[in-house]
Amino acid sequence: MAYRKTDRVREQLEDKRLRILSATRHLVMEGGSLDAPIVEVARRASVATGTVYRYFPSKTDLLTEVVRLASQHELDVIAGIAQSDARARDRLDTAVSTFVDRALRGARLARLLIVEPIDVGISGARRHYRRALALVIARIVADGVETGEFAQQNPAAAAAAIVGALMESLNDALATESAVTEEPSVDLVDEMRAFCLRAVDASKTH
Amino acid sequence: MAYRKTDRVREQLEDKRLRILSATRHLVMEGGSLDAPIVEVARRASVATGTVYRYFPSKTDLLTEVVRLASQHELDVIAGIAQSDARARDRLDTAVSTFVDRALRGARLARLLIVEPIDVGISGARRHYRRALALVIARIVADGVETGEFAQQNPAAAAAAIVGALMESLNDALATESAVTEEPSVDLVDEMRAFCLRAVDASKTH
Amino acid sequence: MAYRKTDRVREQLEDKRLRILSATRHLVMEGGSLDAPIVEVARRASVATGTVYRYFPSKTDLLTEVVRLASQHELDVIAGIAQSDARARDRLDTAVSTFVDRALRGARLARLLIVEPIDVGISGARRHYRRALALVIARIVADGVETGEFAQQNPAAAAAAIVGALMESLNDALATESAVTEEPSVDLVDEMRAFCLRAVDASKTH
Amino acid sequence: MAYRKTDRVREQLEDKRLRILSATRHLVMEGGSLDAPIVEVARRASVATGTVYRYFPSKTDLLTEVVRLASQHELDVIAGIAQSDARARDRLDTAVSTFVDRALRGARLARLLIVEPIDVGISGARRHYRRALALVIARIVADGVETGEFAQQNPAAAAAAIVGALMESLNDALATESAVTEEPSVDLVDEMRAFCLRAVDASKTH
DNA sequence: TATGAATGAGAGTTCATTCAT
DNA sequence: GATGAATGAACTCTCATTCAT
Repeated sequence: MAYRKTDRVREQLEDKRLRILSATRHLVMEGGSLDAPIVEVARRASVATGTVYRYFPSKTDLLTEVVRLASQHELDVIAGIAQSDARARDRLDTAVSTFVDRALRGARLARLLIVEPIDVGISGARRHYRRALALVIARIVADGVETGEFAQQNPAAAAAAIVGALMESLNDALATESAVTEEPSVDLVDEMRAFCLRAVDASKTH
Repeated sequence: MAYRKTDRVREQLEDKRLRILSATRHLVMEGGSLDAPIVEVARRASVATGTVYRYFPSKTDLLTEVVRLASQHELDVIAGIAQSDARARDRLDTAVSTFVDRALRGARLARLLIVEPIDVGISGARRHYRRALALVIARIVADGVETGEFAQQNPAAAAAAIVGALMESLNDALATESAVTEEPSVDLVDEMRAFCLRAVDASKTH
Repeated sequence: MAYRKTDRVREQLEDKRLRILSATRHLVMEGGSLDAPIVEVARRASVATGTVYRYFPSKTDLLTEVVRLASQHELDVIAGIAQSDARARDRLDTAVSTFVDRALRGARLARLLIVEPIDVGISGARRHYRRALALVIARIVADGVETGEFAQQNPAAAAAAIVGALMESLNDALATESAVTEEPSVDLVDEMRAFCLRAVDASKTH
Repeated sequence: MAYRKTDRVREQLEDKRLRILSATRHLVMEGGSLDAPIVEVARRASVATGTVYRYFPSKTDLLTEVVRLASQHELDVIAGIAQSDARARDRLDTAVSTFVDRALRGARLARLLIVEPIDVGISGARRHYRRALALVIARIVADGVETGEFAQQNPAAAAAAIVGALMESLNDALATESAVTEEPSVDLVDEMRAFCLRAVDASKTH
């Protein structure tokens, strides 16, 4: 009996936490900026304003967590690709096309992570995401350099540049509201693939 | 007499406008965020708060103009390089190294345009800057593709990716406060030059 | 014309400042504690909440000023007595009886300065008042010791004790709401006069 | 069996009540103000917040009880002195020096009862303490007046004044943080003894 | 009886914008 | 055209108290 009660309580707590996160995410997407009044977050999540502060020490922490969660999923996907046994060239190819494709499909959420204006306190979370992404890419580049598939280069620098290239391209594509509804552009995906492969000089494997 | 007075009035007007812009730019640089209280802007510019609204319809417009002006200067420099008679490869090389070098040297201002968190209303101005920069780069890429120096590619897409790559690399470099005071990193400049030249496949000219 | 306008503006400003102070004083007296919501202060003073902050940097500053103004007046009266040419014994006698008498007559205001619970930020202002009062009394005591009217003693310590004795006696007298409306007690005044004169051993002058 | 259980329950209850009071006292001393968040009190006492409300109807009641208990102890000591068989003069002398000395030694707790800013609801408890102290002193003064050791005077009024004198002197002494750590000032004790003895005109016994 | 998560009113403060002078 | 005092809605965050479990 007792543990059931505990379980139920735990579920409700988790539920509330999730509802707050969800409400924030939706508000942020609607509002078009990585910000939302706590009072409105609470209203949407059907909790009192004080309750929000039981789960998140401050507004900044709440928004940071929203960014973190959204980022982590994308990151996991790309990291999975990076760890495969394939050749570096193919891994980079797949990683880039997957990332761009997913961003274009889940446009509104991607916007949060990539494009939208951002509050000072949260910018760290976004930077962290970009760096984590760059780290994954850098692994692939380093492998490629080692196997001779890619040209000699600083993998960390190249990875950062690739991330930037992807983000900026998506930035353009996502900036128009139309992008949210329409089909992703095949051209953009292909252009990015080719750009990134050339940038690391993947031609060496021919 | 009359026109003189008119002229003087016009000068004073222009003077006030410039003082407001200058005050804003300084405040923004000091504050480290693309924002500044209008009351403080007015105080620094030695005008009344209401006067700020005679020259700029809203705070957002004022900040947008600050970004626009700061961007335009950088843009002019790069555009000058793009319009020279040199080969596309050399122009791209010079443009990239100049841009990165200038950003690293004028770190605090570059930060405004590239790195810092940004208010919703102003993000458009920054995006405009990036696009204008991409347009200039696209011209070089298009020339290179035409002359056969570069691989076949969509110049607009490549240019956007290059701009993103530059921004992200600078982002990392400028994120640390040290960057503001220290000498620019030669390594970063060289890495970026090599990355961008590879990305357009400038090897064809060898 | 211009100076008239300036004058009128200045008058209105002063007026508003006074209205804010007055509203605060009344709220504090009604509320029975040295505190008042800024929103309510503003409402009573017929100004916007933000306007209060134009005149006082913070709520604490506002309340401190209320205490300071109320204190200063009482202080001036006692200081005037202390500076007269009379013998120390007579000056102390007059100072004590005047202070107690005034406090009992202006009971509600005296309460602010002496009795009522107090916020942390404002307690400094009250302490300052008590110390200033003690300084004035100490002057009299020192004179009396010098002329041999009073016993040898530390004037500062004696003055602090006298101030405490007065405050505590008033505390009792003012603590009951009845005191606010009724006539001041002649007995209390006389008791305090006698107590204080004995305490400095004014008997020496006989 | 049954009564044992009842006893144990009663002990636990009492234990909880004491733990809550103790936790509050410690928090108050640490915090330096006669206030403490109920949530924190509960945490320190290892009970739930709701439990605090089983033992004390409100926060004010809890804090009042803390003040009452702390006061009572001091009061008992002074009352013990007042009830001795010694002459009034000696009892007053001992009472005053004991009170001041104890306050200076147990500075942090004394501060609570004498000096610190106070919430509206609790001020009654402090006033009660002062009055009880005055009552004890008044007994001594009345005795002294009766035996002719002291001058004719209203014992209640004199006692209140003495309490005020003591409090104010301590107020000054305790207001500085240094007082908490340093040795008590012998001078202050002596000055207060002399002041109070003069004030009741204890010279008559010579 | 004990729990402690939830409540929600209320706090002080800021600042873009307006408009009477 | 210039002034700058005034506006007041909006913000985040706190915490005494309640009550379902």
